[in-house]
Amino acid sequence: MDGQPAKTSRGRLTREAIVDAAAELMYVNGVAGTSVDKVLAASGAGKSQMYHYFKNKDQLVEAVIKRYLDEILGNQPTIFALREWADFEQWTREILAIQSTPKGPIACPLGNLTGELGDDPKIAPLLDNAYREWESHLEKGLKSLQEKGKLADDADPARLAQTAMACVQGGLLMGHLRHDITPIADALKLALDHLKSHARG
Amino acid sequence: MDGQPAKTSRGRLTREAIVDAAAELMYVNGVAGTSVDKVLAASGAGKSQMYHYFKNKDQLVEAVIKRYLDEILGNQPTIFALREWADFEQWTREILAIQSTPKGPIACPLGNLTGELGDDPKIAPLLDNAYREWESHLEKGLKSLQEKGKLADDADPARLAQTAMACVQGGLLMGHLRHDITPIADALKLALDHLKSHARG
DNA sequence: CTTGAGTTGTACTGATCGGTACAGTCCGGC
DNA sequence: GCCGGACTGTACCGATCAGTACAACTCAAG
Repeated sequence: MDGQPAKTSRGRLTREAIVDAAAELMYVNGVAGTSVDKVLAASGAGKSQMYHYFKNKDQLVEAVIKRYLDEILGNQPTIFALREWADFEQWTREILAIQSTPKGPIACPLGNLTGELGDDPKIAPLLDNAYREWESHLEKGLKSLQEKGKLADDADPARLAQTAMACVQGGLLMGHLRHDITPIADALKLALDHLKSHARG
Repeated sequence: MDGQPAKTSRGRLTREAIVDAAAELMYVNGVAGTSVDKVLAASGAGKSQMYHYFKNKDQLVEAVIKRYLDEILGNQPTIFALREWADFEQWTREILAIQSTPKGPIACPLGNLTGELGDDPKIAPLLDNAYREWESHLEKGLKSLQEKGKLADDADPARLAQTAMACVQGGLLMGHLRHDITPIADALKLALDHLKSHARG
């Protein structure tokens, strides 16, 4: 009967608390390892609230993925304004800074779900779209460089962005597992060097 | 009371069937998404058999990880005999060949589990060790090149191997999600070029 | 003050979860 | 043949799973 909305500020708060708790738990324990009951216990909400705002667990996962993407892009402000090569360097510095917390590299929440849900026909497309939006900002920056003649004409911005994303994801995966920033730093440098290897002018 | 062994050929067959089914199911649905009951249904074994050979589900996961590593290395025969730069090229070709199945890129089973279990204190070290063994072969090959003067003296084989692994994992993650070999091919080329950028002689 | 949509608490369902109990069967060595 | 350890089938346990039913509460608008 119910599904998405949240029509009062009180309801919005509840919905947020549920998504918050779910995002945190699913990041640590995975989706299948995070029961609805645990989410509700952690958020202080009741079951009727959860199923008032979400049709089922999958729809909660969907909201969690959106939340992850917002967090990620929010932590990389420069990605929205990539105009020069120096901006790309700044972007990699931002990622490195987020990962240099005392708790050790915190991985990519999207990447964390991808291994588990990469074959789920309902969720995989949502993850793919999230990555594509992420990459689209890199692609846009590369295109603007291309227009200015600072990137080779025969370079493919979408493909370069995809390769950079693969590097970043791999670095985050290994860095998180090993509680070591080195793989992330090296992967970011490699990704950046690869982009810059197509520079012109 | 029970745990590891398998003392008759009949028992070994049963144990193998359980691990087989678990490996397949956990690859597709993740660990938490794969119940012991499903594994037993798929393998045709009974619950008493499972708990005869494995103390609990975690120990089954451990066996599955070992199985994954064996599969992976078995599909990359050249990794055991990396003596020249051409061998590294051959190695990347082997990975690409495995991923070029009609079913589309099949991801890395270890990588698939890492996102889900990267924070599990019991399982994460096992995954880390598996990656380390994988990398150790690359490292060994790089060291032999270094001894021959074909790799810069100041290059760090372990770190280069780690970076290459990050690239490969990222490429497989994105390639699998997108059912596209391109991210894998590009990431492999990038990893290889990075290694070769430290070549000498 | 009343109304009604939005929101919430509590209790419940049937299915499934990981794990155990225990009696039985298989089969090589004596 | 018959003994004993390896193996197997079946039934069961309490806990937890995702999801539902339904009555009660909150609170702004009229």
